[in-house]
Amino acid sequence: MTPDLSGPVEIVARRLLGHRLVTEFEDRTVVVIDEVEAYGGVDDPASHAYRGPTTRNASMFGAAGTLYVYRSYGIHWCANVATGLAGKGQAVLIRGGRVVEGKQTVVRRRGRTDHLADGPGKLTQALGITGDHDGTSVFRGPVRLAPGPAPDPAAIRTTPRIGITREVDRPWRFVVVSGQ
DNA sequence: GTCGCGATAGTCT
DNA sequence: GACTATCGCGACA
Repeated sequence: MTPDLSGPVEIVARRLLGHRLVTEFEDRTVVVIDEVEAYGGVDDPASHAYRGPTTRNASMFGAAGTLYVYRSYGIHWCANVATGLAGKGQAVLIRGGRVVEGKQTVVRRRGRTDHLADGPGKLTQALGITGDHDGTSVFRGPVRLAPGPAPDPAAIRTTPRIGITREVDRPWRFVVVSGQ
């Protein structure tokens, strides 16, 4: 079973909620995705792909399922999954999730026992994702995307994207408000 | 719980 | 030379 990454990027983003992101480096670590954002191509001023392909964003223009990892604020890594047709530059930013396997390993990587993966930089650290994994396939590579139970649609909130300065009103952030 | 702020370095103008 | 698709901490409440 492979994830379905076809269709408009904002639809794919919402669909990825409940999917799992898996790495198996020192230990198997698994996160259930509960926060994502959609980024478009040359028609989305907030997207890294807006000005066309560059060395950094090349993976965004890859085939659906290509992992795009970039450094944020010079410090953190952020992970995206390219969607749609190659050349479009569309991708879904994986912003957050909850750890369901390998928690002990994640705690060691994060250096703390709370807030393990509730942010894009924290999530990559939790799973051990770095720029080395940029351009790999989430179907066959070291960082895997696997389908999981879809969340209750009533628990999904749609909001504007976080931390951007352009196109700030486009409602392309999707969050699962689980439990609380 | 919220708010403000500094760190930090690659990428692009 | 400016600008980030962020985080953790400390100060308050």
